[in-house]
Amino acid sequence: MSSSDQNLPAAPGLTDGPLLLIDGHAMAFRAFFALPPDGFTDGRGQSTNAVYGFARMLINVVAAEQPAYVAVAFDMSGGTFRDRIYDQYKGGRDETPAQLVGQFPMIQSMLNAMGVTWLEVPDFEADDIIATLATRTAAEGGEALIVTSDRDAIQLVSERITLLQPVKGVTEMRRMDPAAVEEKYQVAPERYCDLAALVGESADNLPGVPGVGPKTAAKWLNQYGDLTNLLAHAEEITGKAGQSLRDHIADVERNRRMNAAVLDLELPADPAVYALGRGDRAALMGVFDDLAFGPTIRKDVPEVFLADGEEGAEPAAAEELGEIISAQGEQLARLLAGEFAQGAALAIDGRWELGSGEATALALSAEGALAVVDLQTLDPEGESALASWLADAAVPKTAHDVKLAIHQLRGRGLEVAGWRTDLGIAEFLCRPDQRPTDLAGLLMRHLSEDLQVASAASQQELSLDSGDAAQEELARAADAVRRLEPLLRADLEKHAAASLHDDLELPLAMILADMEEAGIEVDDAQLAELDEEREGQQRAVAESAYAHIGGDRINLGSPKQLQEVLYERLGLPKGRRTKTGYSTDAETLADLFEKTGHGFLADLLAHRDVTKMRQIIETLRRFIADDGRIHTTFHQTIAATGRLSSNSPNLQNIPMRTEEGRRIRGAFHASGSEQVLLTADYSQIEMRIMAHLSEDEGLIEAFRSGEDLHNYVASRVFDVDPEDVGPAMRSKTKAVSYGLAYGLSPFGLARQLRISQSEASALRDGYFERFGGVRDYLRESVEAARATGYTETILGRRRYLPDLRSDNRQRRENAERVALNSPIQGSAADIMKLAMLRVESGLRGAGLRSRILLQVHDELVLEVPGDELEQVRGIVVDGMGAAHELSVPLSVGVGVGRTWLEAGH
DNA sequence: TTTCGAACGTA
DNA sequence: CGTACGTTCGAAAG
Repeated sequence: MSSSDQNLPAAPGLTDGPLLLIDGHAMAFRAFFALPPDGFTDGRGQSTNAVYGFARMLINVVAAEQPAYVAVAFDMSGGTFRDRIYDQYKGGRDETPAQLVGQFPMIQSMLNAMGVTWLEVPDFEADDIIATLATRTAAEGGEALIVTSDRDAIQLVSERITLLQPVKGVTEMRRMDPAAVEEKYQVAPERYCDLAALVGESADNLPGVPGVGPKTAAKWLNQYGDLTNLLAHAEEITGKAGQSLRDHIADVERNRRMNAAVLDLELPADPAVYALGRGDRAALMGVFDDLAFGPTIRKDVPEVFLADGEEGAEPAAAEELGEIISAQGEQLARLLAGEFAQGAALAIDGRWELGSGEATALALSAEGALAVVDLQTLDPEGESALASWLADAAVPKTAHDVKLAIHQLRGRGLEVAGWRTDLGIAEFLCRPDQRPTDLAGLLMRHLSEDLQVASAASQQELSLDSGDAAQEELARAADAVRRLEPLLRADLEKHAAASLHDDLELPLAMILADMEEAGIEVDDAQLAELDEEREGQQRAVAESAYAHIGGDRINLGSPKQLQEVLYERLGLPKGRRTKTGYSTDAETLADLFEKTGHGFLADLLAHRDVTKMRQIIETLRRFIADDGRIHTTFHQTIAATGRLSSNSPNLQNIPMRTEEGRRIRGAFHASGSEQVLLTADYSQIEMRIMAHLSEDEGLIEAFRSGEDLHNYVASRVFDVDPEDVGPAMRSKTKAVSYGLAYGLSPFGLARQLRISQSEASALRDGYFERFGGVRDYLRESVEAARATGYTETILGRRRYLPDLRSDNRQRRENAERVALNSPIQGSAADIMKLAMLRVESGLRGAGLRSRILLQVHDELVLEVPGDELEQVRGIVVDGMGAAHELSVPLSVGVGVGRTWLEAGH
């Protein structure tokens, strides 16, 4: 014990606020690695980055969690009892960096000045101190908060003990309560030690049962209750994993002894020892002077640390918010009919997974009222009032992510109408090149600093009678949404994007929600078969590759090892350079093969192909849900041009180019024997937009003529009759056409067509001679963007490109290519989105059951009952064809079939 | 454990 | 040294 008297009298439980427990070693390590060591020094060459990061963490957590008591626990050097049980304990761990070692005493003197008690006990770890204090507090009826990155603390989580795990740096924390632990590990917190004993802990150098991961371990524990009972029945467990368990029982038992926290250390019991408010401002400033800390952190030290009791200045603009109402029944009905009758900002809690997830709590914020509804205990009166309020289209609602809100509430059986603003979409339309922002990020960006301080202060005053921290947080989120909405609406006006939000993106979000919920059916058995077929092929081609290089079994997937073999061992001529060495991409390998004919290269390329295919197949299989369908997620706020993106899994990059790859599309099919898939795609939409925007008469005529576009253009460029255009002419012309839309350079064109740069220049010049309107448009559009600062699509979607005026040539030219491409790609995206609205309303208006399943940039995939086919074909062709009037017609191709492959073109 | 770059699938 | 994405892997950071 270092800082406190052992013999204090026992005292009542800690009831005035939670006890905050911090693992000093773990957090100092994190702080050390999160901040650059040379960015923080005390002027004498001693690093202070860990001290600074630790202080920031402590200040933030105290401000956010408002604990009444704090203790920081440290490990002591010289080992612990655990080292005597297992001599490899924590073996293989890197030494503590020298620059960090010296910072521990600095952290401890800082804590002394702050009046924060810190503890260390010989022979025990910080974990044990924390475990003892946390469980004791909980037993006495108090609450504890633990801050550590050490997973051993998970076992302590309970109704009264919450774990805050740093997720990024030292200030972003993940809140782990019993539900969160169960969600993440599939076992209750008290079973976590059992799970860890089976799986092992690499950070502590404790090996687990080989072949047993968290999934298997959780399955066993849920089947047998706990580890003791599982080991008693080890003989019953079948399969490889069962045998492995029997072979490693001794390890498991050792692990279990090692990872059990010690709960009975002798530590001071008097709450006064841990109470905040004993700091000395002068001493602390002295310590900060010594550390050469700047003014920011001094200003941020909460008064609650300090003993001198000076009142901090009241924030001037603090808005009076009143309390958070936890509303049910009659009270909820009254609020909905009163304070919330004119609309509200919504925030929703609860995980969402299709089929299983649902909203568990809903917070509503309007001027003058802030309420939280527990959706798990909602009574019938509250339920019906809420359901009709949500479904009332005349009551405007706002959320940070409307599509997610729709899913969450739908999972709970609630439908919403009357969405007014999606903050995420609004933010994206105004700043499409910014990364998508969470609520905290939006607050940072949109509230002035004064207002943020006021907001933080007033939010600290908010509290819920029940004291439920998660619900309080939710209420604050709803309140943040409410404050942000007018600011983002103003922003939408400023960026001329209100109509894009209201009439395009927000209605589209509803459609995307339906598409995601629908999913697309996939034949798992067929994918399994495809995968198996390739397994042998993959092995054979790998063996053959190894044979070509003397049998050395290198990792064919490692560019580094490949470089060594290709360019060192085999001495092949080096090609293109990458940042980290020489390229081994397919193009380079193919060139090399042409030059040398080395069999290894052909095998390697074949291995790449088959590996990639298997990878895609296996990824898809993992995403097949219980309903036999894959439910991707579409994002509206990722691609700066306005395209959608798709992930989990990405269904916008399913192979199409090769025969082998296309077979994967054959596994996607309509469900039931009476339905078919219908695909509809725009043909050459980007070139049509180019024709429209450039008003080039030749290009417009090319589309009006109805001839093959590239053939027609080639005949003009090369000045020959259309029937005399050869395949080489056509493909060169096609490359130039598409290159133009991407901001082509003679260099890039030359490389792609494998011609000389001067030939490429000549080709482009010839093109521009015949299609001068295109040249003028491209030149003018970049200049216009340089003048205004942004490019624009046909619907007025903007993309800001400050780099167009950069002095750095590389950056400027990059921005110029983006400026050439964005209006074209973005306008195509706009048109497709308009088409989706038309198609959806056409289907609904006709009362059809057909539905849109996927969008792949210029293609829609629909699932159609056979008897609706002709009607749907008409709706889709019309809807897409008439989505937006251009000076050339929009041409739509349609295919129908049982599978995506058959329906494709 | 988390992040980065290379590679490669789509439009 | 053409645009826009997402996923995977291995290697290198932390």
